[in-house]
Amino acid sequence: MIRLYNTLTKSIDPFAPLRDDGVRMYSCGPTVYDVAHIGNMRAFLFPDVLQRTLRVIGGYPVRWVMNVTDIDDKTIRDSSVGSTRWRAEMGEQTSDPMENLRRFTSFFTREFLADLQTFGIEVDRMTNPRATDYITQMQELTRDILAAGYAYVSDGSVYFNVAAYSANHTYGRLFAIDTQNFREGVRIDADEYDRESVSDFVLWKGRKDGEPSWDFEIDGQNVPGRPGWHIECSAMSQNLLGLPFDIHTGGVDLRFPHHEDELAQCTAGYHVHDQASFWMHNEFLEVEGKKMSKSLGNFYTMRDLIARGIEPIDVRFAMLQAHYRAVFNFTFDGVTAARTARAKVQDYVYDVVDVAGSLHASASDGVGQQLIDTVGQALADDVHTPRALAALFVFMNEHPARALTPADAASVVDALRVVNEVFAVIAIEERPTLVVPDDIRALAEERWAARAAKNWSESDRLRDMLSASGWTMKDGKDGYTLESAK
RNA sequence: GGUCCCGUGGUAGAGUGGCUAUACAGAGCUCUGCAAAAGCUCGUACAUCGGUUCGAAUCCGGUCGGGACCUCCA
Repeated sequence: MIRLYNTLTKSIDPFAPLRDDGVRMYSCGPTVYDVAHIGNMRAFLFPDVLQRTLRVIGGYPVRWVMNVTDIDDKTIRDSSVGSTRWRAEMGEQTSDPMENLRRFTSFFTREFLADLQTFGIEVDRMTNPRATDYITQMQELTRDILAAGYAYVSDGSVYFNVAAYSANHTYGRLFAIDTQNFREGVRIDADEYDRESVSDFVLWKGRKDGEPSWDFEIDGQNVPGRPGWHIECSAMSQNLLGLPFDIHTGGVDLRFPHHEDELAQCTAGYHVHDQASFWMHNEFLEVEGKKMSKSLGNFYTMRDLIARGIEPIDVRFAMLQAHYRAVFNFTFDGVTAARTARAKVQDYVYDVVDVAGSLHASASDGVGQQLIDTVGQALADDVHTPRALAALFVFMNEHPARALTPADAASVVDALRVVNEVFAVIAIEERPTLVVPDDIRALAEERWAARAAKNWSESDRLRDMLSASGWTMKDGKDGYTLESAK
C-alpha cells in the first residue's frame, strides 16, 4: 500500500485511486519564457518519481497531465516587439502579438521538454496542454463562477469574490491565510488593483493595448482580455481528467495562492467539494546553502551545468538522495559525489549481468525480490527516495555480484530493472565492450613486457604515456585491463 | 507583523525514546615493484539551555541560528 503526504489533511494518508481505471494526476507545469533551471528540475523530478512509483510499485496505470502556461505577464513581455529575449530560432517577429506569443512559447516549450527529458523525466508519459488551447473552457468556467455569484466584473476584468465564497465555503483549505496580518507592502500593491478586497483574485484580465487578447462575451457584452493564472489549471484539469481527480502536484510556493484559488474556482464553478483528493508539494532547493537567485550569482540552468561538464542524470541521482519535502542543498561537490555513487551502481549492474550470463535470463523467485521489497517499501512510504537508494546500496553490499549464483544474478538483474524504472539513473545492459585503438594496445603490450622483465622505469614511463592518451592501465596478476578516461 | 518548517559526523542526507542509515570524502590493513582497482576494518555527529523519563539526538519548553509562505518565484 502506498502512503502519501497530503497537504489537504496535513498527514500521510493511505492512497487509493478514486476510479478503477487508474490514477489521474495533474502537475502544475512550467511557464515557458526561458529554459529550465535546476529548481524547475527538482520541481518536475518529484511528479516524475511519483508517477513512476504509482505505476511500478503501486501497479496503477497513471494518466499524467502537466500544463504549459503560455500566457502570462512574462511570456507577453518577452515575446513582445523589442524584447531582448527574442531568438532567431523563433522566426521573425510579426505585428501580431498573438502570433509572437505563439512562436515564442512554442520554442521554449520544446526547449523545456527537451531539458526535462535529459533529466530522465518521462515526457512521453505526460500530456502537456497549453493554456491558450483552453481559453473557451476557462471562459465557461468564469461564466459559471459568475452565475454562482462568486465573481464580479470590474473595469473590464473579472474577479473572484473571496468574501462571497467564504460565506458558503472554506477558503484556506490548503493554506490558512491570516487576512488580519498581511504585510503592509501587500496592501499597498493590492490597492492598485480595482477589486473589492485584497484577497480577491483575477479570473479574467481586461485587454491591454498591444497584448494578446480574446473576445469574451458576458451577458451579451464583450469583455476582451486574457485568462488569469489560476483559472487555467482549474479548467484544464476538469476537461482532461474530470473532477475530482487523484493527485495534484506543485512546488510549495503554489500552495498559496495558486492552488487555494484553483480549488476555490473548481468548487465555485464546477460545484465539486474537491478538485483533487491528494495535494502534494515539493520543497525548493538551495545552491551552496543559499536560495538560488540571479542576484546571488548562484542561478543555474540545466544547460549551464551541462556546459560545466555535469551529466544531468548525476544531478537527478543527487536530488533523489533528498526527500522531496525537505529543502535540498545543491552543491557541486554533491554532484561529484553522486557521479561516483551512480557509477558504482552502474558497475554493479555490469557485474551482475556478467554473472547472470544474459540480460534476459528470467528468474523471478531469486534473491532479487528482496531488493524490490526493500526499495518498494521505502518508495511506498511517501516516495522516500533517500531510503530507497540506501536500500539499494545495502542490498549491493550484502549481495556482491561475485557471490551470486547465475540464477540469483538473473533475479537481481530483473529486480534492478524494476527499481530503475523508478530511479531512472542507470542502464540495465551488458558492460559495453571497450574498443582499444591499436596504438594503445601496442603500448600496453610493450609495457606489460617491460613489467614482466622488471624494468620498472620503462614500465612507468609507458604507463604515463598511456595516461597522457586518456587510458588507465590496471595490472592484474594474470593480465592487465585498460580503461578509458571517458 | 502573522503562519509554519528546519538545525545530525569533513560534505550531502535518512532514521529512531535504549539497537550500523546510506553515499561521497578520509584513515588503516590485505593485495601490489609502485600505482590503480578490488576486498576487509575504522573514526568523529545529532545547535544550545532546561524539563519529562530508568534512559532523549529522538517528547515538551526557552534561547540562538537558518529558511519558507503571506508578493502570478519551481
